[in-house]
Amino acid sequence: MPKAESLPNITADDVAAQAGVSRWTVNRAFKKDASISPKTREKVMTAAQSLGYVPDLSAAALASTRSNLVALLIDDFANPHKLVMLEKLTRALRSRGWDTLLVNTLDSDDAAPALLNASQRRVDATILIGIQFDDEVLNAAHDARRFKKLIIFARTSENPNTISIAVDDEAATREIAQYVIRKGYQRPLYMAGPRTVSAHLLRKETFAREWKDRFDREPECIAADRYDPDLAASIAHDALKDRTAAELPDIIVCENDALALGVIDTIRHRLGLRVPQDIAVLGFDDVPQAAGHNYRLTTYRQPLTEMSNYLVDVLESQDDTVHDRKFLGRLVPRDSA
Amino acid sequence: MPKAESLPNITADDVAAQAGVSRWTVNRAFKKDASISPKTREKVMTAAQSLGYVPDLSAAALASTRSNLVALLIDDFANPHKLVMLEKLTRALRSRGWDTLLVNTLDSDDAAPALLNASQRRVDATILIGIQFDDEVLNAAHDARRFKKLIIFARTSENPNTISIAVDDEAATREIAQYVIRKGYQRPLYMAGPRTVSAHLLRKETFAREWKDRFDREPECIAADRYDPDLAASIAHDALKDRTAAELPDIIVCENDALALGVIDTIRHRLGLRVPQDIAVLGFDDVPQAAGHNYRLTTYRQPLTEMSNYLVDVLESQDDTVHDRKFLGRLVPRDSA
DNA sequence: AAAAATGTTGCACGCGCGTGCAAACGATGT
DNA sequence: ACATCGTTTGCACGCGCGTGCAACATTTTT
Repeated sequence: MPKAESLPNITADDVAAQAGVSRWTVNRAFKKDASISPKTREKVMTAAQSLGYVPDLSAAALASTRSNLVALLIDDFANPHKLVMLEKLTRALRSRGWDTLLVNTLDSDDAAPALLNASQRRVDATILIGIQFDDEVLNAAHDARRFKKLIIFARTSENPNTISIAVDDEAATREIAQYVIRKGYQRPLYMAGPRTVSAHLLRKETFAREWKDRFDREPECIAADRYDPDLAASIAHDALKDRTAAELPDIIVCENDALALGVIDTIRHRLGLRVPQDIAVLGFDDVPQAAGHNYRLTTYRQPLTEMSNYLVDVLESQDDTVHDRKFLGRLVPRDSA
Repeated sequence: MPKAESLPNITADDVAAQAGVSRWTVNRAFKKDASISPKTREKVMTAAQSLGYVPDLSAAALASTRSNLVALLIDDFANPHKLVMLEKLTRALRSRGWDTLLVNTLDSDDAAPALLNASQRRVDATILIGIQFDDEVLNAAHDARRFKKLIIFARTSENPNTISIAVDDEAATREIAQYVIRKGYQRPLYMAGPRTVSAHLLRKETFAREWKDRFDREPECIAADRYDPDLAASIAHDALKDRTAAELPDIIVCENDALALGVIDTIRHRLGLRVPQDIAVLGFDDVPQAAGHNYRLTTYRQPLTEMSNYLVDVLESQDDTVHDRKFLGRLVPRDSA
């Protein structure tokens, strides 16, 4: 039976009275690099402890220009990789003193309202890890000036108003293409994801270019407009069900693991074929299931921990230099290709 | 190149000046059931729009006793069901005007600090969807009085200081047990999850009781201390690898899908057996992958949308009556059992 | 021992909005 | 036209803490 009774909050004033110092000294005691003598700090901390006082970050945010709060906007919950990203991001953020406001972008028209919603809480930065943020929305957000930093995480963006922290898609895809070529695959099928953000065709285009450079022909391509295993399964099925063995690809290169997992399921359970003997599959992200005994998916691992830590570095930096950065991951060969 | 320049914020005062009314009228215009005439409201809204004004929720939280913010504490990111829960919860919350502070409980000792962290943002409620919250932590949090409402979501809790919104574990497990019995399985193996919270042995105990009532013997049990498919896979493998066919269970009933998926992988790929012909598997939660062609997992679906909406009802209710509520889900029979 | 340098503490003001009440307004009835 | 009632608007005060500077205490230097 939780009570809603509003007993008076304990404020810094209460602690100040008990410790025999001024309120400002109390707040100093809680500030990392404040100028305060060790003994008064300890005196204050003891008093605070006995009263159960903790600084009110909400009031702190109002009084200063910093809130130590970031908004995290996300929309595609079907992609299991998102859970990993949420874990890595919130871990890096919280362990360095940042709180996270999670905003679910409810549908395709909700991007702008979601962005606005975040701004109403005085966030210091807005992190986008969804797919529905196009240039129009981004620019509008930037023009409104309500956003100190707009960070696109794990996705390349060429929008000059944003900071993009992602793997180097070109380098990664080149590595993947080289791997496919080296392993002697002849008839690749590339499965792309949603193309909401222009720059995200990068992977598909890079793969196509590499392939063409080598064999002087375009690889076949199909696309799913969501990173959803079930959707990928259906699309792959539609594309392949009526083909003869000779018409089938020998490898399906997927823009990410969410697609690859669905594709593997379709190959095995709807087409009745084997992976990788009949059709090999290659992914991107290295989701937890990729390593499991069922999929053993060959994929490309992003350095998410490193990327998350860099993101916090960006948050804590003051200067206005562009903070875009591309990371290198690594190909993880398993059994699927 | 996002600028950090702090141009003056647009406040209600600015809008008031432009609309020719007082600041208070401006804020009234943005409040749902405020006493304000339609025409002044429109006048204010027009002015607000032209200036790009939106109320500052951070200041509103400070001034009033409500923040329209809830903290969501989570720790077990290995369980894919958590992503579904995050989606349903944030959707219900945001579509009804609530913001979500996502707090990653970093490790087992971090539960109390995480709770404290949330309280510093003046949240109106704290929702627990992790596993590391034992009675000690819960009671300490409640005693500190910093939490208006402590809600345990999708997990039964008998702690009187919390509000538990969950499926009726007993009814659900009874239904599962009856299904297993009806289908003629003889040698079930029950795989339990972590037992951090006392009440969560409910499923295992209920299953054991039902089985004993029918056959007068205890079913065999094993346990994983995290809801992690990989861990479940290892534990199942260790438990079964040296058995003869006659010693193997004919069905493995798992406390949830996270375990069930790992168990299926082990049965197929490490033991070389078939599901369900050699060993059947039953889960709980109905994660997205359970429906896919690979697993076709028979499982029990929780009414998460309904539960999420009820949670918001609880947030919006004023009275102090206990709001615990148990929901009924339904068994979804597929091919795995 | 005095002066200068350094370290430490106190304070006025404001961040943007909510609360509760009082004043002003408009409509209704006699 | 006047009193009455309900509706709409305005306002003083406070929520808890940061900022920047001034005052004070302590240490170091000469």
